[in-house]
Amino acid sequence: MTQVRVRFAPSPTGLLHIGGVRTALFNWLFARQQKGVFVLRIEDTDQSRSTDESIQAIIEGMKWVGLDWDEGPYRQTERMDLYRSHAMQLLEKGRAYWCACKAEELDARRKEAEAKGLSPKYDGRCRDRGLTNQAGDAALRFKAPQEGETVVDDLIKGKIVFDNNVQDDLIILRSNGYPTYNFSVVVDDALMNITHVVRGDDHLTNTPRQVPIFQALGFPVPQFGHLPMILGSDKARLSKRHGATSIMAYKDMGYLPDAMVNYLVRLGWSHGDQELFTRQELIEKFSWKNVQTSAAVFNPEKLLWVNEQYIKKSDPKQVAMLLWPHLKQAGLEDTEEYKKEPLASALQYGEPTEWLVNLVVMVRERTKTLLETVHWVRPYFGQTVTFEDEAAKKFLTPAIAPIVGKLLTRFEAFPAFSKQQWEGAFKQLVEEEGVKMGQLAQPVRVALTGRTASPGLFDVMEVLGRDRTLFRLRQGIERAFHT
RNA sequence: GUCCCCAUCGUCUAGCCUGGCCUAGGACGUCGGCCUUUCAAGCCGGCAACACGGGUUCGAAUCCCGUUGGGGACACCA
Repeated sequence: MTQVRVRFAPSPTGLLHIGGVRTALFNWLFARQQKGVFVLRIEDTDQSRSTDESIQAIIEGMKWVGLDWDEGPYRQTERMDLYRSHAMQLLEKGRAYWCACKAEELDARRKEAEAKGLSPKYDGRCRDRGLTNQAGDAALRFKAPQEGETVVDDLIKGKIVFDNNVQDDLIILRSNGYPTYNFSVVVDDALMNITHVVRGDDHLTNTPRQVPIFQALGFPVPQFGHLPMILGSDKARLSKRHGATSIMAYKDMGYLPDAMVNYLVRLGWSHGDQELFTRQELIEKFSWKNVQTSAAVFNPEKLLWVNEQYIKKSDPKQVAMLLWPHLKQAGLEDTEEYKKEPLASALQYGEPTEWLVNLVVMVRERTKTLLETVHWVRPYFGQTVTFEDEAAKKFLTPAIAPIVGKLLTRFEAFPAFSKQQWEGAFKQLVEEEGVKMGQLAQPVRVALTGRTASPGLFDVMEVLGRDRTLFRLRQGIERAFHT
C-alpha cells in the first residue's frame, strides 16, 4: 500500500477563507488518520492577484487553527521550469500546439457564440495550423481528446461520466510563459505524488480537463474527492456579505480554534448523532463515506453554540491562555492582576496564574465567546469597581446602606476569607433583619462587581479576596449615600 | 445556452448502499416549564421535514424514471 499524500493548495489572493479551512481540514484529517503526508502548496501563478501578505495570512490561519503540514509551503512561482519543461514534452508528443489567437479576439468570439446560444468553447482554429512561437507571444494549448468519455470515480460523489466532446483545448502556457491553473496543478500533483486530490465542489468540472493531461504526460491519475460547498443563509455561495468569512476574523471575535474545527467538520460530515469531537476522535472516526454530497448552509448560531461548549468544557488553562490577547486588547494590561500573569505578553509560553484559571472557571458558564469572557472577567481586574449607573441607582440606595454596613462589620471581624463562614454570616444577617435574600444580595453584588448580574456572590468574594471585598463594600456604601 | 453536481424539520444532520425495526431519530435555534440571591448554565417538555409526479414491490424516506427547484463550471482566474 502506497503512502497517502494529500495537499491543500490555496491561491494567495486574500485572507484564508472558512471554506478553505474546511477543505484543508478534511485533507489533514485523512492524512493524519492514514499516517500519510499533508502538503501545503501555494498556487500563485496569477502574478497580478497573488500577494505575499496573503501567503502570510494563509500560514497564520493554518497555524492558528492547528492544521500542521508535513511538506511545504511550496510556491508554484518557484517551480516554473517544471511546468515549462512538461509543457514542452506535450508539444513534442503532439499533444499541445501553439495558438496565436489574441485574448481580445477570443473574448469577442466567445461573446458572439454565447449570443447565438452556442457553447462558448474554443473553436480550435489554431489546432492544426502547426504554428511555432517565433514571436514569443503565442499561448500553448493542450490538445484535449474530442471523442469518448472521461470517467471520474469520485471519493464522495461516486462515478461521474463526462463527454469529451464538450471539452475544449485549454491553454496550459500563457503567452507570458506562465502556466495556467489546470496545468500547474496536474504537474504538481503528479510530481508531488499526490494520491488523493480533495478539493471543493467547484473544481468538479475541472477534473475531466485535468485527467487527460495526467494521461498525456504519462502520470498515474490520482483519486479525486469533491467536497460540497458552504453556502450562506440565502443558499448562495458563502461570501463576505453573509458576514465574516476569514478564519482570523473568528479568532478576533473570540472563537476557539478547536471550536472552529469542530463546527466546520460537522458541516458536511457526521458520525451518527455525535456533535462534539476531540481532534483525536475526528482523526479516528473520519471517513469519506460519511461526507455529505450536498451543499451546507453556514449557521453562525450553531457555531456560537459549539464555541460555548468548548469554552465550558476545555481545560480552563487553555482557555485562559487564549484569553490573554483579548484581555490586553480590552485595555486590562495596566491592572495589577494582569501584570501578575507571568507570560501574558509572550503567550506561547508559560501558564496562566491560578487566579486567572479560577476566574475563567467562575465565568465560563455564562460566556459564548472569549470577547464575552472578557466582559465577564473585567470587574475582577483592578482595585476599584466601575458602577453601571442603572445598577447603582437601583440598588445602592441610602435605605440599604445600613444593612450593608452591618454586613461589612461582620466580615471585617473575620481575619481571612472563608466561603462557608462568610456565607453563614450573610445568611444569618438576612434572617435577623427579616429581609429576603435578594434584598441584600443585589446591593452587595453591585458593590462588588458594579453590575446586577454576576456569578455566585461568594465565588465572587473568593476571587476578589478578603481585602478587595471589604474595600469594595465600603466603596459601595459610600456610593449609596450619594445616590 | 451547454455540461456537471445536489434534494429529510428554518439550519446542521441520522436513516438510504444492504427496502419492512421510521406513527422519521439527534443537534442548533425557537416556544413553555422546573431550578434559583442576579445573570447564566443545567434539566424536562412542545412546535417543526422525507420537493413533486410516475413506476418496481406484499411493502419505499430508502430502488428506477421524469419534473421542479437549488448550486457549480464553461477565462491567457484559481
